[in-house]
Amino acid sequence: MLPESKGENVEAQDLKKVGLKATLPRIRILQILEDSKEPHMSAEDVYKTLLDQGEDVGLATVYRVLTQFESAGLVIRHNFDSGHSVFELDRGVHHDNMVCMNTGKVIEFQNEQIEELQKMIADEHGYDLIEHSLVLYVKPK
Amino acid sequence: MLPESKGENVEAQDLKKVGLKATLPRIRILQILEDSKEPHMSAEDVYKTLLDQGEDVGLATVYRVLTQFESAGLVIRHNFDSGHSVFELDRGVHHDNMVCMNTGKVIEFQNEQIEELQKMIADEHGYDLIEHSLVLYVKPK
DNA sequence: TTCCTCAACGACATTTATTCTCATTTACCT
DNA sequence: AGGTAAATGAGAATAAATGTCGTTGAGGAA
Repeated sequence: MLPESKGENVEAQDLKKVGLKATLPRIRILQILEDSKEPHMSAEDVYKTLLDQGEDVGLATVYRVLTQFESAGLVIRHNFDSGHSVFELDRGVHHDNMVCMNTGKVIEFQNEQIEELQKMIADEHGYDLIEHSLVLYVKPK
Repeated sequence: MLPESKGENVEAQDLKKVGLKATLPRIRILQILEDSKEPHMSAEDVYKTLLDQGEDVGLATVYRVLTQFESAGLVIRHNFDSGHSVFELDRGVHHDNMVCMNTGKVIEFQNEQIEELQKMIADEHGYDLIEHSLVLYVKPK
């Protein structure tokens, strides 16, 4: 017997923690993001995965849920250069991304020095840094 | 008599320099970008300006021309968080952008140290840095 | 556990940004 | 000036995302 066969699974608890009702579409979408091999998925990607799993969930719901997840801080939305949004589960560890222009591969990295410089620059102009987006577009040597 | 009434104007020369025929839509669009008060314009912005000037240019042409300008290196396309592209005349001096989340104001800045760190990071992962996008989202102190 | 209510949902229409198609026009090389 | 391929305008088509609305279901109340 699976632990989730009765009672609440982890995803349901996570959803309630951020003030969202634990509905089936939300639970499934959260699981898909957790289990995804690629760290970034588009709404279409999530939708196709749901269909593959035999779930009957509308595309509009996928968009709605992902936007709610973003507001709730569960996922981060990225607008790379592709013209559409991709979503990444927020695992709490901040990082920036490097995209290989040949393969499309996304590599995550962290650099505290850059983070500090950014805060400094905002400060010099009389602003507080709320967030930032840094993407490096690279090619193999 | 305006200097451009006969012969070629500066814009026509600039276009030919990058291998584009000096057509009227291209010349006008280039002028609009040069004269623009705001550094970043969307395709719609450019289109409306053309209409205001009484030019008979289609929206499809504006998109085509801006994309050609990007390929030719005349303009830089940005995908901020707005869901649509904005274009900026490439004046040859690289800079990154800071967007005020309250007013929408865009402030340009340069930081050589960040540039160097980026190259270093790409290098450490076995890549060459081709380009990058850094946007700071800020609020007034 | 069953009932009730409002939030959430699925289906699909709609909007917005952008690209495509194709007949017509135009830049520019003789 | 004339020929030709490239560029254009108009509007259809597409893709991403959001809005509408009647139906469903999660979870607190009884």
